[in-house]
Amino acid sequence: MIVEIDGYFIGLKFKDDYLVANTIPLKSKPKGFGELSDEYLDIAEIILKLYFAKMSDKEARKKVKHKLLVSPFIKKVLIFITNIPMGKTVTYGDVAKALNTSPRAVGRALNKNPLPLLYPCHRVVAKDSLGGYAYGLEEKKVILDREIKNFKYK
DNA sequence: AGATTGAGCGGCA
DNA sequence: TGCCGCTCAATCT
Repeated sequence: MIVEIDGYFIGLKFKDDYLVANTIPLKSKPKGFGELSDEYLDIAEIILKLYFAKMSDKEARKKVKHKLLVSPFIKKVLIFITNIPMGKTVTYGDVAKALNTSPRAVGRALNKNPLPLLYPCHRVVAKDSLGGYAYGLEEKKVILDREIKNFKYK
C-alpha cells in the first residue's frame, strides 16, 4: 500500500502484519506498492521521522514490527550495519572485511535492502565517493547530511 | 553450469 | 587522474 503523509508518499508492504518492505518518503507515488490507504499512518510517520533524522533507526526498529525476507547473506549485511551509529559512515570495504566477503558483494546486498532507513544502508559509502543509492545519490547525500547535523554532538 | 554484472578496492603509471 | 585485475553474490543464458 501507499500512505500519504505531509505531502510525501511512502510505499509499504506487509506480510502477516509484519512490515517487509518500504520506500523512503517520495514526492510521487511509488510503483509496485498498490493503492493509497490511510492504514498504518503511524508507521509512515516513523519512516518520515527517520528521513528527517528525528528518530534513531534503532528506536524505529524497536517500534515497527518488521521482518527481513531476504537471502541469508543480505540479512547478515543488514544486521551488521545496524551497528553503525547515527551520523557515522563506514566503507563497503570495511563491512566486507568484517564479514569476510568482497566490497562489491556488500554493495549488491545493500542495493537490495527492502527496508531503507530502518536498516541504515545510507551510512555505507565508497572509499573515495558516496558510493551508490537505490533512490539516487542526491537522496543519500541529504539524508546523511541531516543525520550528521542532528547527531554530530551527541 | 558457465558468463556477466555491479551501490568496490588497491596498485601502478 | 585513468586503467587493470581481483573479488563474490546475484542474475542472467
